[in-house]
Amino acid sequence: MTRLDRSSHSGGGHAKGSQPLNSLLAGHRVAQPPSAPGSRASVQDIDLIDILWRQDIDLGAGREIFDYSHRQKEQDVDKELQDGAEQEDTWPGEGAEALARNLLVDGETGESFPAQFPADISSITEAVPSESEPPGLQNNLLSPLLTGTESPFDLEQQWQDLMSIMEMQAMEVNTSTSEILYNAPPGDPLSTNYSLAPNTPINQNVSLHQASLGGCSQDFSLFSPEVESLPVAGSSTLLPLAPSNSTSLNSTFGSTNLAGLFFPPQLNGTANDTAGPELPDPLGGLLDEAMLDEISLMDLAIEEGFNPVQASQLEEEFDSDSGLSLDSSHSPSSLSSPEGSSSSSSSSSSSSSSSSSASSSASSSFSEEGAVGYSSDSETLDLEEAEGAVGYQPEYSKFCRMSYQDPSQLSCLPYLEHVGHNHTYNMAPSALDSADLPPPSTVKKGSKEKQADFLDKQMSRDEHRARAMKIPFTNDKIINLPVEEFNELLSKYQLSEAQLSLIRDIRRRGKNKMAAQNCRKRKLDTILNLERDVEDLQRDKARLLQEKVEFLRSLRQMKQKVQSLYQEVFGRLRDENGRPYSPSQYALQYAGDGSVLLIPRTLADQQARRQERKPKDRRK
DNA sequence: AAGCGATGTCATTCG
DNA sequence: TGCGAATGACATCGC
Repeated sequence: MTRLDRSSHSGGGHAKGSQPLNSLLAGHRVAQPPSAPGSRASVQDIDLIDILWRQDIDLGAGREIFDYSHRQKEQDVDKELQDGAEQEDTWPGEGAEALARNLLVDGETGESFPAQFPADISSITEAVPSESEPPGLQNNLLSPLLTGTESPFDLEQQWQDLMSIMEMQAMEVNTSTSEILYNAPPGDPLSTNYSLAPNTPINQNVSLHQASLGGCSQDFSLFSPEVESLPVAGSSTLLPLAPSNSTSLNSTFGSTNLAGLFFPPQLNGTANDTAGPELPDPLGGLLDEAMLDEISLMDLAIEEGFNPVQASQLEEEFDSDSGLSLDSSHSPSSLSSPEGSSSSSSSSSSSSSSSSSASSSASSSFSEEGAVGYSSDSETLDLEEAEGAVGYQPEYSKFCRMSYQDPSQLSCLPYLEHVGHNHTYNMAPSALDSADLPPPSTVKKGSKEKQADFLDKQMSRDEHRARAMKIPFTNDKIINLPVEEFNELLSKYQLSEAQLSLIRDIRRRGKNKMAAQNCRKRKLDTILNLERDVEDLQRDKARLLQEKVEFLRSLRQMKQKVQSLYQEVFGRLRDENGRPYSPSQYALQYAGDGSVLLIPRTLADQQARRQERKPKDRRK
């Protein structure tokens, strides 16, 4: 089958410039009959037999005869074809009768054609407390900062996401945010180029610097007394600066004490260092534990004396440990990535729409421009008219392959694919005619013959059939004319039932062929658009993660400010005798009502530890 | 020779 | 009811 198909088109010719070749072929068939006179049926004879055979079908044989062969196992078809091949061997000695026996049934279409060739088969945003906040609620000093931060449970996962995304996006997402984030001078939040929300809490922090003892309560109210999930045992508040040992403090101060958090290095001295493991992270109690997980290194830097250099070094460690590729994310277009993303989205959608519109326009242009490869001898005029489209050129094939990428070129597809495609697995009469030559081993093909081969290969099966049936108009017309015009065209000619049947089949197949092409293009379009969507979403995710990093950085800066504020406040506190309180014995705690309490250090530590456990318990 | 993408074709569904 | 579009499935080709 395979070999047969290939060979069947090896001698045919068609399409642009094929007219002489057609003549040549016709001449070969008619004007140059085989050596045995009368032993070779002319094309007319073949067609007549074919038509008669088809009329038999039309008169009662029914389509199932087609279908019979169509549904044959390939072996059956092969067998049949081989039979035809065997008969073909005797062809020269027999007449039209033998030719009639050589009729093959198209294995796919059920249409007949003469077999003439051997079948060789192959929250940070809450930093400013709401004034409506109910007083008396005691809270972490910085807990408001943490409201809105996500659950610690998935932070780790999100960091992993971040790392992976950043790595993934390293090549394509140009980010400046990280540069801003990590290269900005520490402690100079205002110098950062934030254009996003992080500005807000940072700017608010400015007021923290204005905190003074006298106004500390008020100033601390900058921190939202918003209650997290901490139990509020009562509204009782300790008197400010009351060095009480009352156990009620435990319940009263469900929140973290400031001392454990903000032990100023200069006040706490070495105690901070030694007590580091025991005492809560100076800021940790203020933060959600998960937040600590994320910025623990930064905190450490802060904890160890607010050395900006160390802090930045630690940040770098943090960065590298977290797998963030700063280099890759430093590129300045990070902030534009959303734009790029959106533009990409829009472009993708526009491209898809354009391609689809191009597709539709291509479809709509079929009937106008489409010129299928077939043209009968009587359609010389048509051929000339449509010559440009009819002619097959290899470039056209490439062009059409590219046309998918370039939807604007899509309009070339319908007829060109038509012409250019080379599904030659079914024999066609003309091809068989041309193939009905002395064995290749004995005759060298001339260049014209090769060209005929090439051109004939471009002819579709239906074109061959149409030619064999002497359909008086082009397949293009058959396929692409509107129904009315098509019927009009049919009425202009007196066509046999066989011809009409073939024409209908050609039309059906041709339409379906284009439909299949369009369908496949749409499918590819859909896939490409989905791929673009995935890329866009990945970019968005990376951008959001970067924003998150910025927020964390902003939070860290706020912590620094709170810490310095704590130091300032604590350092100004004096007892009755006018002596400063020892940071190792006392700590400040922020109450929800805005007041600041001085509590014993031990109590503060207890509360800090309790505070630490809560998230862990919650996590369990 | 097997795998794979491209293409044509058929059958079927749907508007 | 006929027609055409859309699409899944299959076959075939060509690499």
